[in-house]
Amino acid sequence: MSSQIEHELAPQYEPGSIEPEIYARWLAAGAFDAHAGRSSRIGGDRPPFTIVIPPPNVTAVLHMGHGLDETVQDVIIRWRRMAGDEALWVPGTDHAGIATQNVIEKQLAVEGKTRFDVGRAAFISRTEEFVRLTGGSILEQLHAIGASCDWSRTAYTLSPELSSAVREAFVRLYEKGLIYRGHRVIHWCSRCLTSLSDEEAEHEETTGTLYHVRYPLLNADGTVDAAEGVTVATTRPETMLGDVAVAVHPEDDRYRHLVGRNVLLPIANLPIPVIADAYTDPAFGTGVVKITPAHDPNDFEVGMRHGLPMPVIMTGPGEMRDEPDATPRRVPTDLTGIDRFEARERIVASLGAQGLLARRETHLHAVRHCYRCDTVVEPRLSDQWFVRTAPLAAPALDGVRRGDIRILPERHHAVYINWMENIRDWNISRQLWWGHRIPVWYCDRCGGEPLVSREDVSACPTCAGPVRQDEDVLDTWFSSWLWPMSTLGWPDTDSEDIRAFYPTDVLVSGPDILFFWIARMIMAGYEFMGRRPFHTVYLHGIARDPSGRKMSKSLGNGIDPLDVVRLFGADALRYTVIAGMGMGVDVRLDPDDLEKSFTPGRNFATKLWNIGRFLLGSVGREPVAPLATIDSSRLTRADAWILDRLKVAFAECDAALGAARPPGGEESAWPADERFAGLRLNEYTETARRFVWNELADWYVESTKSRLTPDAEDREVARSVLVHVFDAALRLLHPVVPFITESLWQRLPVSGHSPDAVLATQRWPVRHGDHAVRAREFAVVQEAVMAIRQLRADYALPPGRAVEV
RNA sequence: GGGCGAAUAGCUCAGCUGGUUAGAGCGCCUGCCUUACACGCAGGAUGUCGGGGGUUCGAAUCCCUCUUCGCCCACCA
Repeated sequence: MSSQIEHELAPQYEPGSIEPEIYARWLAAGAFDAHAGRSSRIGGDRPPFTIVIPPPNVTAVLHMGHGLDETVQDVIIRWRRMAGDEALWVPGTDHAGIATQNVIEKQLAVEGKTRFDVGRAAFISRTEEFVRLTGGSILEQLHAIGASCDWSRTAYTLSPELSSAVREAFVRLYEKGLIYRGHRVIHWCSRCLTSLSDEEAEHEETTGTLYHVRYPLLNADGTVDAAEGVTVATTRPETMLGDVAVAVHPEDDRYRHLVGRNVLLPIANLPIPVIADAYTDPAFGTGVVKITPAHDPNDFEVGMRHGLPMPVIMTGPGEMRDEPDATPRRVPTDLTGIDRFEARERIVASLGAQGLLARRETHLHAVRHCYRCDTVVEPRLSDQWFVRTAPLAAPALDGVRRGDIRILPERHHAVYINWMENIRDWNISRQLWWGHRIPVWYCDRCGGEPLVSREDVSACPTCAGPVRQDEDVLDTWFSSWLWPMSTLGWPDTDSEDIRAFYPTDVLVSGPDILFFWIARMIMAGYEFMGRRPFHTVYLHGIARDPSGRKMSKSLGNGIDPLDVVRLFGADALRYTVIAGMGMGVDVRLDPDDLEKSFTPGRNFATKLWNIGRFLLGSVGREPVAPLATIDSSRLTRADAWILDRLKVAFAECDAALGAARPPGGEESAWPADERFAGLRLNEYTETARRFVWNELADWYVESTKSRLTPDAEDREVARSVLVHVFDAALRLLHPVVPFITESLWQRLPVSGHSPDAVLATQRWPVRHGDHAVRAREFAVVQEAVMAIRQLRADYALPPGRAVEV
């Protein structure tokens, strides 16, 4: 008897020795390989189901954010794979323009150099080398958490293929008039030395100072009118060197008489006019605004309306300086070359000394910062490339509004709509070196229109003279917005993959890149493919520490998923985050107490392992008879009950997961009742847990023990039911805890498995006969048992002692 | 300034379209090393579902309002 319960399974789940082996087995079995030919879109017999990974930065190191994001995707893709879809999960990385360039620049800084010291070509090859050596290691790390990506399709935004997609997109938009060169005020990072898009310049509440500065009135002869003047309020006094006017509201009686006269711009000592413009709010401050067209987007508009000059008085790195050909000169010698913040102090001091500083007050306002280096962004007039977004936004807006694309959880739907309705043109040029060079060439000899080309241009087609390529590179997001198409072969719309797998299905991400990436992918999908890129956007929560702070490298409160895998296994990590995360809700984990944080997953993994250990030991190695061959009259009440519970569990799991795609077919929108339903992964997981633990283990296994002894009468029936139910349970749980389920499933005593069969590609459980009636009989037994247990506990009877009932 | 979300057991959270004694995990209490599992088993305690008002036969669930947190967006100098 004891030999029967002997087994080779360790008493505790040992992930370290099991998981790598299982992962290798999946790879060897080709379990994650998607085959275009099997897609029903091109004649196959399986509905395709595709997820593209949000490509991590190529230099990234795995953190909990990835752990969470990738686990969600893996659960979904494994579910669909088992449901019989041709499931494809496309992996890849993003070259991450600014982020990666910053990494290399930091390396150079250690050597006391800047990128300008080494030069563009050397800088790029150095970066490429760095990426070659370290890039993609994050994808390797994903193996450890069980990610079932099709690695043969690994993509990279800077690969030759995706680079040509980027050029194609640029040229097409240019030819349609949707990309243009714009001269306007953009956000400028004086540390990264590049322009930024609106999204990349993040607002940050800051307590600053509002300075009230007096600009004396000038008489017609240029002398100062001692009696009068105007006072302007500014938070950035240093920009006054670029002032070309002061504006008052046209209907403001206080200042009406001053319009047309000049005031004296202090420090620069220049006369500037008083103009009337409705932009001015008479109620704010003094009702007088200084106009600095080159360093403020609103002032730029005013400047355009009034035909004012637009002097730039600050350099790229943020030092005060006139442009070389500037007339008149505005930056005094003693301020030239001085950093903008230092200049601010000096100007304020000087104004104070001259009695021109009327007042200073603390002022709470939102200052934009560079999203990559947190430097205060400077509005700056420059020439940049822009995407005209309004025409792209229209279909993207309509698509989401009508349910062509649903956004989960529901509350993000409105956020998307609001953003898309107020979208502004997208600055796509960056003054960086790492990225896709803008495919535009200029001929300085004949100076004609810029040449925008898919192919490199080596000579001017008009005058055969030399050409030079635009120095700038494209915003990193200009390549990632094509990701669902470019990874499948676009612009070749005849490619097998794009026909088989586009549109993709679910896009999983954190809400932080809804605008950066998701909204733009939607625009690109409709623009370039004429169809949605996916039908579902699933936005999950983010990882926070116990005090609610977002986990981040800089705060040092992050968790390395690989530590968790090492300690408790990938399944414990996966179970914990999936079970503990309501849709769109942040998950709290304690980096200082991993054991506590991952207890739910660890406990569940161990429990499942032990159920398997007991079950495999008791049923033995002899293959069981398939349940279908057992006459239903031989089933006990307990058998009927567990089969009924299994059926209910399937139904509840299916309901929680919902429809995998819009039910109306390829081009259909989501019907209202399914619009915001489905993908409730935590409910699915909880249902599966309850079934396996509270029903299968606590009741069925316990009540079946006596039937499993070697000489028990209906041992064969019990073995069949047990193996059948456990097999189904392993399938049900596999998407969440793939390693343990695979490991146990491999050992099930069933005949007919091919030697290389893996659970990962088995079918999601199918429904069975109706056992509800007899199941109710067992429920009566349960009631009785629970009543007895309660009595035992109440009277403190030891479990060993028999009780007469 | 605009928009959104959250407030449910000691902690972290589920409670979908209002309807039997409000749930889970962790923690806590009692008893169990019952040879699958003490990372476990059995039993148990703990909630005027943020405050106030309303709709309804009936509300944690719908409406209004207040309070406290949090998030997103934003060209008021």
